[in-house]
Amino acid sequence: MASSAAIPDLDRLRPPGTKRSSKRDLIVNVFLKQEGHLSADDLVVLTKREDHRISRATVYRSLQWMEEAGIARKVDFGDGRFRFEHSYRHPRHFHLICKTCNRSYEFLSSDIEVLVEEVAVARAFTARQTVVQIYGSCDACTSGTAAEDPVNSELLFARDALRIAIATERSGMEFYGRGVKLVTDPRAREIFRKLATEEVQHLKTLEKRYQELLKQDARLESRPTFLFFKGAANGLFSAGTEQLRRNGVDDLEAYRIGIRCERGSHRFFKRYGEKFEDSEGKRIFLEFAGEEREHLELLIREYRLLVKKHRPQKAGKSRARSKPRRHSA
Amino acid sequence: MASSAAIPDLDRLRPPGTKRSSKRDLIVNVFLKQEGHLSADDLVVLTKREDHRISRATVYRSLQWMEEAGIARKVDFGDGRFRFEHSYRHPRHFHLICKTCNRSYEFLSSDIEVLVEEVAVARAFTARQTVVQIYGSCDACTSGTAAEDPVNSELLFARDALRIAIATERSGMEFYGRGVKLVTDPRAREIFRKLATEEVQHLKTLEKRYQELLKQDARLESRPTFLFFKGAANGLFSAGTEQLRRNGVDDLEAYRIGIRCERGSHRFFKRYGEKFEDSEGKRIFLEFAGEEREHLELLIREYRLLVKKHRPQKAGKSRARSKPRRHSA
DNA sequence: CTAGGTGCAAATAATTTGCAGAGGC
DNA sequence: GCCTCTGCAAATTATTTGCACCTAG
Repeated sequence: MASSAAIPDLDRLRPPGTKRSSKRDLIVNVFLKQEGHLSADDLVVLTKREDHRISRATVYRSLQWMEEAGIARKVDFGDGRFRFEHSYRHPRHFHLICKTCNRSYEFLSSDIEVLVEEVAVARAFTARQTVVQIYGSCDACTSGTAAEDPVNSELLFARDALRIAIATERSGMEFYGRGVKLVTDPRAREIFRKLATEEVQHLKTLEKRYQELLKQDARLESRPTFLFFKGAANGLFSAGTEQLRRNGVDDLEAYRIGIRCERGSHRFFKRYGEKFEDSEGKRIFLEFAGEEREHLELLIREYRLLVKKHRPQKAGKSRARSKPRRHSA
Repeated sequence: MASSAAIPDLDRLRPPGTKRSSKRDLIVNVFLKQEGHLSADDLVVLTKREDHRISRATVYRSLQWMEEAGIARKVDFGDGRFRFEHSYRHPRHFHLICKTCNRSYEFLSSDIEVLVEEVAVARAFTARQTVVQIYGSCDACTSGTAAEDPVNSELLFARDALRIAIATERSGMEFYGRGVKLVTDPRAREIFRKLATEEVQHLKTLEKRYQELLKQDARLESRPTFLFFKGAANGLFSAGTEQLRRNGVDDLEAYRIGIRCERGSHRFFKRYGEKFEDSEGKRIFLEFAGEEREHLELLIREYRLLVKKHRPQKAGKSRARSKPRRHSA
């Protein structure tokens, strides 16, 4: 199962001051043809199969080179030797490591990343890299069923990014749809209507894209979650819609809720989009972040206008809070 | 800074079929006198200082023995050699690892543990152990200030357990206090009053205990958070109190909110309490879990009585939900 | 032509092991 | 006395390095 058998712009990745060589090319290709996490020795064996005159030292040296080039990532599963996994077009992730069959599975959790960041801040620690490894026994080993062969995490990431984007779009649609019925100011109603129809448009585009993604690998749809993000699972606007449902939400409050939702989703998509290497998932996130930002700006503009209209005496930015903030312990 | 210089019941821990030996006793004592994470070589050096005739192999063998005995825990910081940390009366934890000074710092996050469990469930993975390591640069190295010497994590854990318990007690007090004013049924009012005064009593006990803990190590109060648990940071009843504040809460609903809070805190304290080795923190958690359970049972009993009183026609357990449940994606 | 790249064998580094003697129960 | 513990030296494992030769740019 070749995952990303060839790298189109490999020359671009070549670390400065290094030359090309047929041996290393072979080793790199053998590595790229594999999936999952190989030890240096695995790679030696695989390479020797193609050309037995390649020495162990060269494989080690090529592995270092690939790390520098951003093709390979060194991971430590605590068994006394390092493994290497693809890092080109392969999202950062965490690991589930089965001690029975020694297979490892990848996942990513934005929720965990957020908490890790909070811990780092609380401890005044500048985090550069986080390792999360769950050791235990995998489904296949526990239940005795056959293990599914792995699907490229890059695709799974794109799938989950799209699912989140779609859920957000859907909840956004619902939010603005409800907003239209709720707000009283005619201009505000117009704005909400505009945003609602925009969400419908986006939703269609995203769903088409999702269908196209599925064509790349039919197994994609049935695989378990790769990207865990509770907050976005139901769409980032569902909390907002919930708030609209409550009584006593006036136009300004509706705007504020919208602003909060758009800001939250803009931040989420931007932040995660930026973290990743070039990938479909990254593109989805960043495009989405852009859209949310536009909405956000529009909402803020309109909110300010409406504030002025209601109390033209005060031009300053007096921010009204809907709820008092809580302090963390 | 001896952390737990001697282990009272070391004989109890001795793995079966092993004999006592003066050499190993010495190595174990040297290990226990240290704080933090030592490499095998560190321990060799330290041991040779006491008795230079002790060989490297014996130190390695003793380290294995200590692991089996539950005195030492092997940790891998990815630099090609294992470290060992105390595991007797030392809570499981995660690590912040400074790549500049090679010091490491401990923390625990129930929040992260919960998420990790959710990931494991979603992937049908049976988790046995979780490693969370944040690599980067510590406060001392980044800001150039002197590093504080480490405080025993067992004590920090107890401190944070107590702080959480106190916060929960406080919020519980507030909850029942508000409940007394709110409920209309005389018996319900009596129950809420009883619980409110109980919380006040517990609070006093806990605060005394907290003061006693501080006496053990004066630096304890000023150290940063060891145990991160957002949900409990403001007390597990604060969400409930918030709900009481809203209009339209009748007696039954007040009971239901109370039940939800008590159940949540019971679960939290029980679950975390059970996970730990014998320790002050564990005891605090388990005692607390017991108290919450009693309250929980009382509330459930009273709730059922009140339900019967209101609609005596239906005796079955018709569970009313205050809100529809959300589905996760 | 010159700075990499490569193979081989030797070096390193952390940890383990075989073996013969010492010591606990 | 038997079984475990210990020291020493040798073995093991993963990885790196020195050096002479090869090859790309």
